[in-house]
Parts: sequence; structure tokens; C-alpha cells
Amino acid sequence: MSSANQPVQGMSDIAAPEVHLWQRMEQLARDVMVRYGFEELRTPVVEFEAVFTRSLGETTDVVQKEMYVFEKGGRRLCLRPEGTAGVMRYAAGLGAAETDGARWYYIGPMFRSERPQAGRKRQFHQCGVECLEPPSPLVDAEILALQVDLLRAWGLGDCEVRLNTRGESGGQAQVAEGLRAALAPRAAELCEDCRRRMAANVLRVLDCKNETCRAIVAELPPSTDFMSEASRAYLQQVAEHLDALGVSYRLDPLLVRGLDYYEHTVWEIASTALGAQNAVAGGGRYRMRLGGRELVGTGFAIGLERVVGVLQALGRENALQTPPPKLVWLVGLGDEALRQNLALMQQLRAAGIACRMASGGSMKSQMRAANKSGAAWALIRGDDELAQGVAALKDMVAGTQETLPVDQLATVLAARIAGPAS
RNA sequence: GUGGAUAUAGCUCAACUUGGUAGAGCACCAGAUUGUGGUUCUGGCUGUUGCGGGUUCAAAUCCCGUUAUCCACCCCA
Repeated sequence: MSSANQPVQGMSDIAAPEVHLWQRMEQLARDVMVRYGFEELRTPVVEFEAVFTRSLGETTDVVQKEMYVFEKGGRRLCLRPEGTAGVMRYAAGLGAAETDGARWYYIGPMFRSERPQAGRKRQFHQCGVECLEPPSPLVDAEILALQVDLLRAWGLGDCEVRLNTRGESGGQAQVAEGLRAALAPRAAELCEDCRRRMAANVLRVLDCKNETCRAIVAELPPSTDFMSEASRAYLQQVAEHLDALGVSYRLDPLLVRGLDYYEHTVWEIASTALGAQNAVAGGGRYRMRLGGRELVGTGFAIGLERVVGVLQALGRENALQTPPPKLVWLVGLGDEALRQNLALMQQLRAAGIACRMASGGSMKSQMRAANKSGAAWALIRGDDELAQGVAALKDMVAGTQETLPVDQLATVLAARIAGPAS
């Protein structure tokens, strides 16, 4: 294969039959989110760079090295690396009356310039929600319940939810300090990465994969010890609401979320069916300041490529496939029949019937094309049929054939498509 | 950004170790007494061996570079 016809590194074409799975997933997602009172919000793929640098955190890897940034007309622009900041940029331009109680969802492509690997594309797709109701453990629990509901609709009702808190935003510096102090005596034993993380982002030490680091982390006091009583109580209430909602979860004090805007409730849903990139979805409560307004909300994002990956790994993708529409393939023998078939095809389409035809060729080759396309029927006309005002309708599965008047075709076919499976 | 593996027909792969200008299956196209697909039989088409350079009389094969893919680190959904 030549490099000229490949897509850009880390970006993929999604074609049939897999694209049918995507369409179905998106349809189910919209159905579920609408039931929870969410409206779709479509924000641009291109945003000002500052929208993300200010909200995700200047020091996060996403901002520092993964964004596609470019300059146009003297403005620093970028391709969105995630969905929340763009939604909040939109919200910041509204009045409080419009953002209070807002519930938005989005589905679309995101871009991060990372090295591609299993479950990690440079253009990937997320489905997420943002809820701007007044902060409450009840809202957090409801949003998590929505996410679990959505995964269940896709056939992933058995994923494990890990839940944790980052504490109120005012106390996060204390948490970092506390952890740093607790780690300090054993800093020399930590891996090279973790020694760097101690200064840059202590929380990341908690989910290091290195064995000796994990052993050290296991002996640390839980990070909630460094939080306020109110922060611990908030988490406790979220847990109680989740119990009431029937959502199962596991409290995991080592769960870390990467972006700076999170506060209080955070969660993540992973699947062992995936490789190293096993996080399927994540979410939490956040606070960010944009355009002079401070916005608080709860939201989540789901990586659609990863959901597809889990479904395929577990062999569940077929459960979401819907049967393709029944297709009628028009076969014409001779130029006049082809011409009249073209007009007939448009009449049938106008009646809601899916139709195709070949531009010519022998009857054999046209029938072969009909078969290859998976057409349910072949509709055959030659000079004899034209003269009599009829058409031969062949059932491609049963192999049976009958002759019908042309003016009855639309009603007969429509009835058979709607009726019981043939 | 770092590391490992890989790159041959539309697809899955063989030939590479022991250099001698590529082959199979599937797919595709066409026929099997001139109006019927899917099965069968017969025949046919397909490649600047990812790209660039080097060694050699000769490179898919050996060497260097480069690009891409896969996997892992890192990070995240």
C-alpha cells in the first residue's frame, strides 16, 4: 500500500461494517441521554488555545505536549483535546439564568498528538455530558448512574466503577503537601518517573505501575486523611446516593484523574478486556474559570474507540448490529430497459424503498452485482416486460420468481419490507 | 517524546536464514449452446516487494536512513 492513500498517523477511517456499530451506539447514547434530560450541544472542533490551557492546567501533559496547536490570523488556535472546556467556554458566554441547571451532551472527535497504540488514536471520539446544576452529591451520583446506564445500553453493564474524591479545590494543595511529606522518607526507593512526579504531580505516584512504588504507596495514609471533614462527608453522601440508585462501585483511594479542573467526586471505568489503555470512561465534578465566570459542574466522557474495542474483545458487537434495510436491485436488459429502470428506481425510492442498479452489463453480471450487494430482491425487465407493462421480481434468498404489473410494484414491495420477515 | 516488533497483489500470507529481477489461497473479471446470482468447472487480471540510499556482476533477501503500522513506556477516554 502506498503512503499517499493512508490517513494521517493515528487517524482512522471508519467504514462499513464497523461504522454501523458506531451509528447504533450513537443512536442508543442519544436515547439514554435524552431520558436524563440532556440536550445536545455541538461546539467547534477548533478553539482558542487558551480555552484549554487555562482550564485543564498549564502543567498537564495534554496541554504541554499533546495539543494540535496552530496560528491563524495572529490567533493561537488548537484542535480540541477534550470536550468539557469547549462546553464551558460556551456556558461562560451565557447569563447565569441560562446556565443554571443546564444539561448538555456531546458526541464528536477529539485530537491528541500522542504516539498511537492499542486504544489510543490521535483523532478519537468521545461521548460526554456536562451538568451545571448546583453542586450536590446527589447530582454527582445521578450523572454516574447515567454513565453506567449508557454503558449498559451498549452491552457493557458489567464494568467496574472506581470512585474517589479529590477533595474541595481549596484543599488540594494540602493534600499534595501531605502526600509529599509522607513519601519523602522513601523517595530514594521510588522509580525515576515517580521522583519526578513528586514535584510535578504527586497524585500520579499513586497509580504508578512499578512494583516497588506500589508497595510504598500501599503503606501511605489515604489521601482523604489530608482533606477537610466536609470533603470526606461529600464523598460519603455520593456513595450513599449511589447505593440508593443501585449503582455498584468500588471506593479506590488510589484513583487519580489527570486534569486539574476536578474537585470532589471523581470516577473511572476500566475494562480488563483492553490492553494498556484500559480506561473506557471517566468523569467527575469540576470547577473552572473562563471569561470572567467561574463554573462548577459534573460531567463524564466515554472513549468510543475503547468501547468498540471492549465490545469486539468480548464478542458482543453483533448484539448491537441492526439488520440492513432490504434492498431492491433493478436489472435491465438493453438500453431502453435501463433507461426506464432509472425512472422506476426513483419512483420506488420516493415510496421509501431502497434501490440500486448497475449501469449496464450482461444479465449475469447484473445478477452477480445484485447478489454481492446482499439485495433481497432482483427486479428484472427486458423488452418483453416493457411491452407488457410488467416486471419479474425474484426473491434472492428463496430463488423464487413472479411477474407483477409495474404499477403495483411499490405497494407490493413496501408491504413485504414492512411485513413479517420473508 | 522513548523503546521493541513489523512493512511483499485489493485481503491473509509464502519466498529472506544459505542474494540469481516474486508465488499461493481468498477476492475480482470472463466463459460453460446467446434472459437469471449464490455452488461447481475452465480461463484471465493484479505488484516500481513502504520510500530513499549503500554493498554486489546481481537485492524482496545483506547494511544504513526514512515513513507508516502494531505493541509497550509515558499519558489519558
